[in-house]
Amino acid sequence: MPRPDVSEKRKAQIIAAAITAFAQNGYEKTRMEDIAASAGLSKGTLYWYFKSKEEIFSAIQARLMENQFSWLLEAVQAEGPVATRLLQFVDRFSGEVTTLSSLQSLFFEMFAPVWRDEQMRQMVQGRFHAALDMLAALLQEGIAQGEFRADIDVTETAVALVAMHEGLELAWMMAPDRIDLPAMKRKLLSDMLANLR
Amino acid sequence: MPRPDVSEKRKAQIIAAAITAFAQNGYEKTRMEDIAASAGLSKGTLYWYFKSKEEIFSAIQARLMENQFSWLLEAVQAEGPVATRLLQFVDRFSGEVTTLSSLQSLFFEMFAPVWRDEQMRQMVQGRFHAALDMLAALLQEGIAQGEFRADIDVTETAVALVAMHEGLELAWMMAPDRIDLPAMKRKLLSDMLANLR
Amino acid sequence: MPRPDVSEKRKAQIIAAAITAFAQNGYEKTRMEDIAASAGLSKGTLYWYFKSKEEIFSAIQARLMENQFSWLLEAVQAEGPVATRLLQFVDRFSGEVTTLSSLQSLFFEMFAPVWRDEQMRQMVQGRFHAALDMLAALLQEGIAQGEFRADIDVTETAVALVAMHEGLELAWMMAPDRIDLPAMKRKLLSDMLANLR
Amino acid sequence: MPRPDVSEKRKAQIIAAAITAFAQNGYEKTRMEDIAASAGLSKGTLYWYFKSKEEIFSAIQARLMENQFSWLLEAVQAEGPVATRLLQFVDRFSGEVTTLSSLQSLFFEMFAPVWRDEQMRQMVQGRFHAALDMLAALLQEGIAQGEFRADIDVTETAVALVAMHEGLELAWMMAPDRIDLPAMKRKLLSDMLANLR
DNA sequence: TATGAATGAGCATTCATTCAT
DNA sequence: CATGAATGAATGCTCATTCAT
Repeated sequence: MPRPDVSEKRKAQIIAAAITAFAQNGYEKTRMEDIAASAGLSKGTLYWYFKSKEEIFSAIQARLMENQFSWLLEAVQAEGPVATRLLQFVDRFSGEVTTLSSLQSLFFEMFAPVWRDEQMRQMVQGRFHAALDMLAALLQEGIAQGEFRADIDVTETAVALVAMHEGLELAWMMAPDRIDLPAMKRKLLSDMLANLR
Repeated sequence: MPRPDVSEKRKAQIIAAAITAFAQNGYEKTRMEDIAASAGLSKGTLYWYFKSKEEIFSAIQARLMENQFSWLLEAVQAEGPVATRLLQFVDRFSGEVTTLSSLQSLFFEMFAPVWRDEQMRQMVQGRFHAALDMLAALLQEGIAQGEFRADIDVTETAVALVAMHEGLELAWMMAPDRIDLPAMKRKLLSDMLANLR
Repeated sequence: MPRPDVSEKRKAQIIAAAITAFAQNGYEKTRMEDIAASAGLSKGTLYWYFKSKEEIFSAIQARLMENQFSWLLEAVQAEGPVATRLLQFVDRFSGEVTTLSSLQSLFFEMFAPVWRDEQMRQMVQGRFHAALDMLAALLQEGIAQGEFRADIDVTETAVALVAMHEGLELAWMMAPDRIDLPAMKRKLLSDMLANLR
Repeated sequence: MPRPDVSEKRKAQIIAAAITAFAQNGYEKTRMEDIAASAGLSKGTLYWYFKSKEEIFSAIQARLMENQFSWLLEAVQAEGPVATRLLQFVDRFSGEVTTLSSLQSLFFEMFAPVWRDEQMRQMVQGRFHAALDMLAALLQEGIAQGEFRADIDVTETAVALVAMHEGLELAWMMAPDRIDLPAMKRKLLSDMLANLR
């Protein structure tokens, strides 16, 4: 009698534990032992589901990116005014990611190694390009629908929107008690979008 | 006959070597041996001038921040239209920091530990607050001089300017071949400043 | 099927190896590598069972003291004339400790650190006090049984007996080929006990 | 003009500093730097007067032994009853060595390495043999003078006296607040000498 | 599947010693 | 004589990974 496959459950369990652990102490300082303890499993079991510490790390990266990417995709595929859809994406991002303050430190942790590994960099940069392209297409759609002026440079605007979005996240980390992130994001991005009309 | 004090020279020599080494392989992967070799010194000598690997790291952090802060200070203390002075700061930043591509990977490296050490975080956040305040004061000066509209929220605008500035740096790392950083920074920040008139 | 617990076996194995190694080269000159090799284990395994080199050292100390203390306890709890029981303790000590010539050099090694660490000193001195008390009680028992004169100072006598015992060990280390330790101990302590009658 | 030779002064200065340092932290834990600082000199200067750390250690050993040996010699060469002279030696030893409580820990420190270095051991054991011989001769003199019984075994008695002497030192270290060392030494050794009459 | 004992490469740090000044 | 910067060998300890059970 085949036992029920706990594979996916276990992997999720490990990844959740690893996120907590990495966020707390950083990738290097986190020991497999810590992850195992946090997951309520043994070290050996970790190796049954993941080949190495790095593979766990990669899995986390992938999962986080997947999320953000799918949110953007939803915005693209939704109906209604482009500006509204963009602001919905932004709100969702604020709601699900930023709140998880444990993820802040992971943000830096995540990208440090990326910049040294060519393969990882390719992947991340590829994703970013795709996101920029989707954003530009969305803006183009706005122009086509008469929502935005026709003379705007969609690529440049896409970069500007992303930059403000990411930059606010960064600024908020630096001064969390001085910046109301969701509100300010909404405000500043709304202003930018308003300037496109 | 007292020998000339090589203390400062050696410290600078070590810090330079450490920047190179850390940027190449990250803090954790870099061995004291590597730094020593890169500095043309022996491991022991590193410890003559710095108490530990971490102290070298902190010295780098301090030095880099010092630079950025002093650039902002120059902009504040300079003469002429506020907008011009701000753009000069931005150009200078672009010119001296971004070019050092070795520093990109260090950027993430630098901030990851900050978010875990309360003392470090306090310090960095303190700096950031100070920078925001200086920027807000500068904008206020612009208002007083009739350069900007009187109804702008200087604090919010300061945050927006910083966010765009940092966000563009980040976006550029993600897509260096798609973004002409100095040009785009100039363009977007000019636009933002223009909106203040 | 739970594997048999090898914990105690391993610890004993490590302690035995450490005694050999420490006795040969002293605490400081002995590397964990040496102990590991001598135990037929890897360095890592040493750390699985002991937290540090010093903990291994402490375990040895504790074990040796435990032995001596239990021998004395046996003498106290035994039946028969007090003098006989004391001489039996002495013989046993001679038989089991002195023979282990490897322990001689450890003797000094053992006590040097004790005199610098307040906690260790407290512990060792506590043990010594307890031993003196047991000895004094034993002598008192001898008086009660009419074996010894009633006017002897049991505390002072206990100190004298211990001093002669330890002093002979020391003298023997200094001139092993000139002193037949077991014989001389027996002779001199017998004389001392005889003087108590 | 030749400067006055400070050689001996410096050596004494260094040895004094080293005794303090070694007694405090033990031979291994004491760094040349510590000795230098304690002597108010620089590390380099230490090496001008001593070839190595070990040579400083040996110099201390030699000096301490020299003292004890010369005290015994004085007792041998003095006039008057043997018992009196012996007790004088004992008092002197108590007065000058024991009081220096800093030397207690050095006692163990001193002998630990001795037992591993064949040459050192030969030297120390040779000294001890010589001391035993001198003591035996002294006892013989006592017999010749009719002070002691003629049937005593002078060698055995010499060993016994030394053992009690050293043993009391040891016991005192173990229970300093329970043993009045000078008094007890005097008392117990007087008793032993009395038994020789 | 799950465990945890065992391994050993890897690394920060210390410190005796040297030697140019 | 005296200094202290420079050296580099030496070593305790950590931790990712393996594998017998």
